[in-house]
Amino acid sequence: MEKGWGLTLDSDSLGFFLNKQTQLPAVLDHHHHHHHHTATKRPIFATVATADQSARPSSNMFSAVEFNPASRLGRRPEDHAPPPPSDENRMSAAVVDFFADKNRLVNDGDDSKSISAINVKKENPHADAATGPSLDVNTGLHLLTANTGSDQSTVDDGVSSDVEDKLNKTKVAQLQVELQRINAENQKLREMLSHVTNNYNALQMHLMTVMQQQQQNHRADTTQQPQNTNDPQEVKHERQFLDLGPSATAETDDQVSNNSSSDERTRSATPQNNILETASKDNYVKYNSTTSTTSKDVVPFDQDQSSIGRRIGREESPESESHGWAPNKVPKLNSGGGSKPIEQSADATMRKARVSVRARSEAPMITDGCQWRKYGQKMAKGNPCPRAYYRCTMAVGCPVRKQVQRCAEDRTILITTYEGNHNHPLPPAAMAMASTTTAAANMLLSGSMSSADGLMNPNLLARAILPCSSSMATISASAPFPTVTLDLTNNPNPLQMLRSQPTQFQVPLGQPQNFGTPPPGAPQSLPQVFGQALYNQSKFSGLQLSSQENMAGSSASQLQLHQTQQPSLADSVSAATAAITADPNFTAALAAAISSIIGGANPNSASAAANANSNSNNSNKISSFPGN
DNA sequence: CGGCTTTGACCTGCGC
DNA sequence: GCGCAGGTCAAAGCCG
Repeated sequence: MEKGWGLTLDSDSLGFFLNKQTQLPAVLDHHHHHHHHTATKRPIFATVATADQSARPSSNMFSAVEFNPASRLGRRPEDHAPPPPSDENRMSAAVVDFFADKNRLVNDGDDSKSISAINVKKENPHADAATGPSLDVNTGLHLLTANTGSDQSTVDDGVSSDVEDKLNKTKVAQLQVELQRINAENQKLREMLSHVTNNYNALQMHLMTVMQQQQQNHRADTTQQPQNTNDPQEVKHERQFLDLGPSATAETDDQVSNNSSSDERTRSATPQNNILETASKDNYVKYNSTTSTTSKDVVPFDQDQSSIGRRIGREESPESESHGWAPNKVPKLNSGGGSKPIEQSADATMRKARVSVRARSEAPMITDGCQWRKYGQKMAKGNPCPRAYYRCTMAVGCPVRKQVQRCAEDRTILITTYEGNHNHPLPPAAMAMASTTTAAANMLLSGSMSSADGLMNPNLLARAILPCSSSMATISASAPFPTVTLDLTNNPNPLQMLRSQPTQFQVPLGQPQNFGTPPPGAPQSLPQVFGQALYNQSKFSGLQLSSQENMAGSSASQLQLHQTQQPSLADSVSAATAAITADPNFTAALAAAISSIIGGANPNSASAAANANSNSNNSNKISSFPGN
């Protein structure tokens, strides 16, 4: 059980570590991402770009696109027009060093290819050798010992181009072999790192769960009837806490089920739910015990989709039915037989935690890396803008749903509310957000507890990351709608604040206090990192994050450098956040990841809940798309 | 033709 | 019990 719990946590901690896993590959295997944030990745390949610059003008023999992973970046003139500060290059080297010097070797190898090709073409290797970049790169080209001689002979003997081609092909083949070997080794290192970090996160989550259980037990002890309290509100609250943990993330889910008495969990009451949970556990175990079979664009998260689909059917995903988006469907399922009134009512009122993301966007719907299918749209009371309902279609039976609605007060603000846990691999764009959303989920856990019992065990990640979410992170722990609202508008609407539920409280958005110890001279705090991510994202998604613009100068490579220096929890988050920085679909991915870890947010608390004036009927008329 | 959107109908919870 | 509001379903239509 413990093992299973840890495994599930592993999958959850994907949010952090899949970032690591995906980010570097995403850079090395540049062809996976169509939307690159060059500002983020540029430093990594600064040295490479320099070499390419010298090579490109004369070399068409070896396509940079084919061999140089950084070609997409290095090709940009603005990236290397002025020789970048040496610090940046050094930084990139350090970044590459994070996993292994092999990476640098790979990059150098790419450079070498171009350079050597140029040398052959120009038949003037000495001239190239005289150049700074060539010298720098060639120093690391001991891989090409066989080619060195061939180059020399080529120049000296004036061999025909055919011979040169053969020689170069040989070099290329050698480099490719070396590259493959290095990539494999790098992959192993990354997996190891991911595993270690996952375990760390699992322990942390486990600790949280234990503390929650202790808290609950303490509360139960205070009452005469621990299991059957007469206070419905109390029941509701406890269930909320219980489910918050599990539902916060897939791994937490299993974790609680494994560590705590599962009989207290309402959603495991029905056989179907049990089957589902079992399936979920199996899937998590499978993920941890097997290597990814998914494409490189998909985070390795092996889920037996087919089995799930067979069990739950298309529309009867356990998440949505038992504790998913639509609470009103719960009684439907449980309506069969003599159900337990208390648990049923608790299920009816207890709703999964949600995460809402408020962001300024002109787009009808922010891109979050997931595929959604619209299944409904309604006019919400108090908001002239219709609310659209989407369902994740990346996998059959994925219970994740989201609502998209524009803020009534500010139409430029798009409120995206997520709920449910993805049962399928998430694209890096979404997984990059998982780290932040993990923090949101943890924060929600802490917040919900703190709302009732005082701040207990404030989560480090949450406190570290949520403050980064620009302007505001609001938690509404009021039953039955535990909610985390991430306000990325950086312009908290006073009206919204006034509309906040009484039990809502603002999370202090200051500097993280318990978030590891940044290295001396750390250039960026996590809020800064997050701000950078927001800034970067704003460039792509049109989000208006004006206050984050001062973060434009921050460098993701710096963050990774920290990671290499201090592999701690803080570094993990830092790396994850750095990965977020590289994600052009930041905001949406954030929300998607949030949904993957905890249930989404309460859109009502974010926008329209407190609108007292009801100027809309309940008709299903669709006047306009919520994004318009 | 498959996937997606549209949209009226339907279901459920809740307040009065 | 009734009406309201939120959420979902599913047939029809659209689109690439």
